[in-house]
Amino acid sequence: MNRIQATARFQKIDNFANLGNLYVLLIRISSIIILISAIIIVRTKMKSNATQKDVAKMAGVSQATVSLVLNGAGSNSISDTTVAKINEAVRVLGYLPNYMARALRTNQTMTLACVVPDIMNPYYPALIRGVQAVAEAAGYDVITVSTDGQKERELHYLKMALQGRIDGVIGVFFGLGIIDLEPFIEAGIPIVRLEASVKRGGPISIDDFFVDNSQAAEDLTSFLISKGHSRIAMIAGRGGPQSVRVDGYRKALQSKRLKALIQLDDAFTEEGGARAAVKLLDKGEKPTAIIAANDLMAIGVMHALMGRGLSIPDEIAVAGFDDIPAARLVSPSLTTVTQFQNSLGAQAAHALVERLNGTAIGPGRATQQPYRIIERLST
Amino acid sequence: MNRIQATARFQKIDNFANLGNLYVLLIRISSIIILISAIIIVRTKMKSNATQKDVAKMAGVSQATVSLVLNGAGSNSISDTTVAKINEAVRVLGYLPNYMARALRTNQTMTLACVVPDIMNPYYPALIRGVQAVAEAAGYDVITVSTDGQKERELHYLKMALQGRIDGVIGVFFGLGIIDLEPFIEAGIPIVRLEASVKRGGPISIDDFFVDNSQAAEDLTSFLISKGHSRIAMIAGRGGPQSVRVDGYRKALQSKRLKALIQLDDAFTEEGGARAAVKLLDKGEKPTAIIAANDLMAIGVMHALMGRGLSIPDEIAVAGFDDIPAARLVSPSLTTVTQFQNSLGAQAAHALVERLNGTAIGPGRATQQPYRIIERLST
DNA sequence: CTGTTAGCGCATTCAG
DNA sequence: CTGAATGCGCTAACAG
Repeated sequence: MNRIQATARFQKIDNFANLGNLYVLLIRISSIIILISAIIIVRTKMKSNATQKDVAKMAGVSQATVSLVLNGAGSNSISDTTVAKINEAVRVLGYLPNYMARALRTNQTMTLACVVPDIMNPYYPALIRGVQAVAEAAGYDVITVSTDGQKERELHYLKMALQGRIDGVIGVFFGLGIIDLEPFIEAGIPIVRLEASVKRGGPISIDDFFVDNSQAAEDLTSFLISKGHSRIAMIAGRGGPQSVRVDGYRKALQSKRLKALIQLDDAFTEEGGARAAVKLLDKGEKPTAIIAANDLMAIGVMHALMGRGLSIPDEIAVAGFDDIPAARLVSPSLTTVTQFQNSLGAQAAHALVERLNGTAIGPGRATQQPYRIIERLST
Repeated sequence: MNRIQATARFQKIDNFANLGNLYVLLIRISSIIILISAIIIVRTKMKSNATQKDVAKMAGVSQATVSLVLNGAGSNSISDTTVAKINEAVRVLGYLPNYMARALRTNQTMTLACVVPDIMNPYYPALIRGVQAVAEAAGYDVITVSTDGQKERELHYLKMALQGRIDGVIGVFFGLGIIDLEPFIEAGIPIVRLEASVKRGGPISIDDFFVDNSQAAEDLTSFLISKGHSRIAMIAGRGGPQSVRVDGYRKALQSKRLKALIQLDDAFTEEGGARAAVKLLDKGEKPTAIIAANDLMAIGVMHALMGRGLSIPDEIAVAGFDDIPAARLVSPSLTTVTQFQNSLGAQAAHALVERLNGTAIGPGRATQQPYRIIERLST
């Protein structure tokens, strides 16, 4: 078509212009040729690995025999010479099994998904690390994904399992409830959840690992009371594990007949914490201690207080949750509650692997995990 | 066999004992039966998704037609009624394409690997986030992996590509050089590297994104000199981008004829930084400013100095590299050099996607990325 | 002990 | 416009 147009024009225009046209034409053609050849080169190079067939040919045996030897199945039933020949061929050819073909056949991918709300939140890397350690030891690879706590994205990654891309899921789900998860379990996808409040095992075989955040908050509050504080405020975001922590805080105060003083903010970030603290102070409230629903917010609170020239912990003590790495690094260092994320991740992975290899069957198990208050200089 | 043994014993022993044996036998048999049935249940549930064949059957067309419709290929060449019937069947059956089968056929996984030394190091999450954003927009999923900077593990993930598990790799490689990487490029695996020193594009089509860390260190040092410091020490770990930064520091001092004062430690962590700082002080050196090769070490230095009762920045100023989240949070907040990790990751992902879809071909491109000194209260 | 056979689910010619 | 046929690379019976 291009060429026809060009030819048509060719006949109408004078020689000089023709030269220009010809030039343009040549450029076009040659660029197309370059593109095509490049594509050919790329295609030619693409993933050109030796297959079992190649190995079989070189070793002078059938492809099936190669498969048998490589999978070690019936290892006693194949002659040493054959095995040797095959191994040699594998070595020479640099044979690597094609993952997709194997997965298609066996219906196993040997990979797990670790679904977290936000990889940028310093709480999660430690968790992920724990998962990876156990999973890899069991021969599974881990793919880590951030969902921003959006239900839609959480579902996306669960669907990957349904498409046969992953064998199981470990997740911190903000948007999805057990009702949403059930279809996946029904379809045979093992799921392990990490939760922030007490769970009981149910008929659906989802395993839960939970930290009793309500109790933790209660303990932390009681700890502050025991240090002599009586006006203790709480600052929290909305959603996630925050509300559970607020509940615990409330309980502790009630049992001592102290008044709750709660300031919420939309974001559970440093900025959110600072904002809430300012709002609290501006209301004329003058607590002697502030508990923030996570460390990020607690650090924000600290900054806000320092900005007002208030000394920590002398005038106002501050405590948080999560024991993120920065908690140790701020000044004064932050009193907080650790959930042993690393171990939590490891246990979750362990449970998932058990489901996967059939060691564990039956209804869902709920396992409580420990927490601990870490007292530092901010209280 | 078990049964035969039991039967044999049955004849020898008195009735009472026999009862016991029988009991054991029954227990064994029943437990085996339970196990088997459980396995059957599990197997039955396993990934039982509708296939194109099912859809075809329901829609009364052939599997090939289903594939055509679903892939939108020749969308104009299929009757609307057929398309409608197929879509309806897809909906009813909840059909999801089998990822493995598709990947096997097309030789594409639409998955990228993002290989970093340590996901726990706060420098990387932002990078990963950048990669994920771009990759997902282009239809790729990202699998993130930590290598601990070990050559062996870096290779492991590269081999995943050779096995057809991933289409391309974005990586921060500590152990692997271009020589190690070349075979993978030869095999058609696009690789994008993130580097800490100046690179030039080479014949091998590996794309490099680098930040000139030497220049950054030189600038940071000059910045301190301009603030009136003349006795500036540097604390660094061994390996990684650290040595490049030391070089830049040296250069800046030389140009002003100032003496370099370097204290190394094996670990580029907070502890390493604190250790090095103590060693420096114990030597009787009294610098007016200390540059640490990364923020983690810088924070360690700050702690060590505070431990000695030295005030920051009045007696000794401190600066670091990376702008990890904690840099902003410590007191005094830490002056550091940001590398815009998020954007760095995004660009790298963009380049990889270009290679993948053939938009970019030819030799490796090296692209310089910006950095910026962020002045805070520690200097 | 080894080879033959039969798909896994899908994309893609090639005929009708 | 649609269906039949083929094969990606591999595993797993099943025969010899």
